[in-house]
Amino acid sequence: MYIFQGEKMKKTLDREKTVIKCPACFDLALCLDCGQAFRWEKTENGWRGVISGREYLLNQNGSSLEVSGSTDSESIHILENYFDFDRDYEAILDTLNNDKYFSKAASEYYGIRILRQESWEALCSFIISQNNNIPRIKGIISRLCENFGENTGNGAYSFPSAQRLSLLEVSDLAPLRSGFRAKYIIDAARKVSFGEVDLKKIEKMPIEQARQTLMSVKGVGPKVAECALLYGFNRLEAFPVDVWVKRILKELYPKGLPECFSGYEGIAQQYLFHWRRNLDTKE
DNA sequence: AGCCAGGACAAGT
DNA sequence: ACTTGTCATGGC
Repeated sequence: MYIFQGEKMKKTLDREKTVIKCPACFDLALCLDCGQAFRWEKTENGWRGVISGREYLLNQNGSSLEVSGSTDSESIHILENYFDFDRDYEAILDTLNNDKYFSKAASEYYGIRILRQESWEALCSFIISQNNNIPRIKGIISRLCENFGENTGNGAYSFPSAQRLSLLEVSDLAPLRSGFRAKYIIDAARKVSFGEVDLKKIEKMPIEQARQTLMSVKGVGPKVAECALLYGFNRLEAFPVDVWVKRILKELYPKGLPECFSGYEGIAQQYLFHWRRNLDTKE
């Protein structure tokens, strides 16, 4: 987790505060803590995190999003894009709600949006996620950033670039305690850094070709590729199937997904994932 | 203490 | 084309 430097940092983050108007269907805490991003930390002053090397401290107050830390216009633009504020989730949920199970999940967890995370961070994070649990995933990623990211100046760290990680050896990642995943992280960093896997090109590829390209990375199978596409490339039709979603499919949709999910399977997946996971685990 | 985790891979059918 | 054992680590 982040290391804070007391009052000095607090003043830096509080110096300027900007308020953004939120769209309908936006719950900050749910967005940041529903299993799609692993790096946001809830503190007594709000949700703290880093996007594109910029540090943010966020608080939601009804339809207002209070932002401190990075508050220049470019940083605000980055934040609005991160939350995909321009997308009309009300309209999408109207359609998805035709399914009764989704409707139930959305009634309990209204306000989840699919974040537009940076593609490299999403890919790398979900490589780490495989056969792993969320608390430990967060710890490994936190150590990855502390060891190889850049300090924002306040004790928070950026997500290390593929270029930076490509220069390391597997043994350099020992402090992460990521187990067998270390070699996958290095392979991904090298393929991305050397352009063998071109993330910019993947953005424009047909989804099936994008899947195949991502899976050319060691340690990236169907599930991790699907997560990268959904969370890192905003492919809302991507549908990651983990053990929880597998249970959902078996218990609720033995004959397949309903037609009303078409095009937004990933959003449906996120609501159902979070809902199903919280039936067994209490936060 | 033992099972499980936002899986992938290789080896074996 | 399907099944099974293995892989590190640690949360619960």
